[in-house]
Amino acid sequence: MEILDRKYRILQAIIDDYILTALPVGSRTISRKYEQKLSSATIRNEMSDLEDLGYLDSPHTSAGRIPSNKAYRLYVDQMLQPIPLSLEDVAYIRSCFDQRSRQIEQISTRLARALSGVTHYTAAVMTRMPREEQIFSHMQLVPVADRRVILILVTESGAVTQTPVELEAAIDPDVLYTVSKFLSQRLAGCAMSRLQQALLEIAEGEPEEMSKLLKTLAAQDDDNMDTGSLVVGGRSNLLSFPEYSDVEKARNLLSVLETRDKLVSLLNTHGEMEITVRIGPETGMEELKDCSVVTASYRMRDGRVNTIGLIGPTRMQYGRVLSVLNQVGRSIYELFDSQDDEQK
Amino acid sequence: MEILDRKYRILQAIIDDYILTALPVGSRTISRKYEQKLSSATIRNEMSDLEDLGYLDSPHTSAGRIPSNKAYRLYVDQMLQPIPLSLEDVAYIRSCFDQRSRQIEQISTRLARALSGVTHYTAAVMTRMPREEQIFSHMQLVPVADRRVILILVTESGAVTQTPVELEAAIDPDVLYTVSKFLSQRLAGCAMSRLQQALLEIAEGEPEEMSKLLKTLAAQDDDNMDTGSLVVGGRSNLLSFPEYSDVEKARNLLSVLETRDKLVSLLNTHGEMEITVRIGPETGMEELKDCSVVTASYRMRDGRVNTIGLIGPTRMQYGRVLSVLNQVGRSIYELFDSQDDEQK
DNA sequence: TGTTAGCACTCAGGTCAAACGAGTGCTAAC
DNA sequence: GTTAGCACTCGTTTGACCTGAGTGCTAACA
Repeated sequence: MEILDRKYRILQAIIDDYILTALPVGSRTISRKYEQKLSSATIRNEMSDLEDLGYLDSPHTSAGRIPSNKAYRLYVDQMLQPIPLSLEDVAYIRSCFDQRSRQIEQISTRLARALSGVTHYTAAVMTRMPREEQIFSHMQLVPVADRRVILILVTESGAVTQTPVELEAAIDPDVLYTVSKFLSQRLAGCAMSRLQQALLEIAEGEPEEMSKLLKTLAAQDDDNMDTGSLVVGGRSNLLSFPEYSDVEKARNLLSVLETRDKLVSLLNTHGEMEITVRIGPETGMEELKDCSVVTASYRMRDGRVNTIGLIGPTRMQYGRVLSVLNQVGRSIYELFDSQDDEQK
Repeated sequence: MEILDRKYRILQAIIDDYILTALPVGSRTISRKYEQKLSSATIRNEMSDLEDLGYLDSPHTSAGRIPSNKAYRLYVDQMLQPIPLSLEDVAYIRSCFDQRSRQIEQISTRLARALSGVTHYTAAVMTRMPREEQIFSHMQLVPVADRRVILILVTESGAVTQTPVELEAAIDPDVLYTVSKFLSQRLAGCAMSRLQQALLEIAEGEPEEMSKLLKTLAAQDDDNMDTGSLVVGGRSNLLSFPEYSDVEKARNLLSVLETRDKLVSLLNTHGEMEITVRIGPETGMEELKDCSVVTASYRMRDGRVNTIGLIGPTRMQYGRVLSVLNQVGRSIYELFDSQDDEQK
């Protein structure tokens, strides 16, 4: 048991050192820097055991050891200790939410920049509005040109979307306003996912002209609500890591970061709200086999779900990254509180 | 005079070859591949002259010559011959405008992807709406929550913007509609850049409550109109060029592509509508000293200005890039034509 | 039985010199 | 004006060698 504990400590020391230096760790390094009571020979024996157990790999005979993915898994699950952030870092993260920036895009962009700046990894920030959970509050049709109008939808939680719509015939602005009022009343409380169907049902009992308009509207509003925004920051950070000094590797990785679909699938961690760490192959993407991805989701006041992904080498500073993401969570709730104050 | 012509041909051959291979070009290569009538010794003499004239550099004594920036300038200004695009490429570019995609963001994203795919360089697509040239058509205030409304502005050319506004007191929706109608009438034909002032002027003669509302509106609408969208595609393409096999260089370049301000200033070519080529130092940015940037602007039907930038190594395939940008222009005008048809 | 010192062995990386070859510049002949 | 020839330059490749960090094993020690 005592030995087990020592093995743990040694493994942890190796991982810590490797995360810092990216260089294979030798027994002497550990004996000098971390376990001064033990000789390098003893460490060597332990390291040999750890290799047998699958926690360490050796790149070649005389090059020290590097942690395996299994080791990182253990590290993340059991060895992690919170790393306090500097005041500057906390302030930087807070500042993303500070100004009452109305545009989500703006928050996302700033957040992506701040997170990549603070962690030196690449940050992806995705915002989406799961329409299943949204409830219709009201709508308005705004005339633009002869036959063009804009359909504004407002949900109970206060989210707004606009969709341009092409009508079959020109309609007087006053009529549009009346129709808007009528529909707002009829549809109030309807789930956004049922909106289309509800519109068609209303269309049934209405005169020809009105029915046509409603059908046009129903046809339009399709999947406009849950295509959210996706912003990536700090791509160039990846190139500073020695693991990507091979340009070909870097190129592969970068091209993943340019493929929206791949990024989205990476950030979609099946609705869990907790922080998720995926190490190497656990990401499920060949191109990311020596990357780790840490994702976290936050539900915003207005029903939006913000998902953040931090992408770096497998020897990521997991402790620090987790602290950063926790700080983001804290800042978001602070934001809510301050909004409450504002309302009073 | 005949010699001048020959020098030109040789210089052109050198540039062509270097663009293709990225390797210093030797006299024998030219004599074999391009000017079979002339011996390598003759070419050597000419090359020596060209170096004296500043058109060629030699990395070291025995390594062939590479074109100088001055040579590229001459190449772009005088030697360029149009390179026909493959049918696939043309189709790919056309497809960006094909579907009647309402969202500008979508067009930009697709365009950036298509251009970087076709050219293998990095493409930046910026869309902005120069408010000086826009004329107000009408507006509407849409209620969202108690004291929150959305201000919708429509210009004569059909562009639409929405700005969330926080009111000082709740206002009945019907009143909002009346106010919208009133303001639309009063402001019709007003230049967007004068809008704020015009609102304040109207506020003068109005009763307290109305005046307050107008002032709130005037305060809001500030510079929301000309912050356009900016999309970049094909960053990873850059890493395939041998000139960026040095990771440090690549990192510098990438980080420019992540700095919105720098990109914007790169794409802002002072309102010229023509295609602009900037070679190396001409970009005015140290980080881009061995890159070239080709920009082109297109005015869209609704007053938007689309600016496209293609960024690659100085030994860019200028001919091809220009053909691609011309094709983009053609496709945009096709789009307008088809919209006209649709209207009939 | 666990720990340690000692030693032979391994292997990537660095250094150095030699050979190579692509390319130039110059000269003399055509 | 053009060309063949030749000496010269200089970065690159190749291979031999050395170095040093690190391991594994064994024998002695507590």
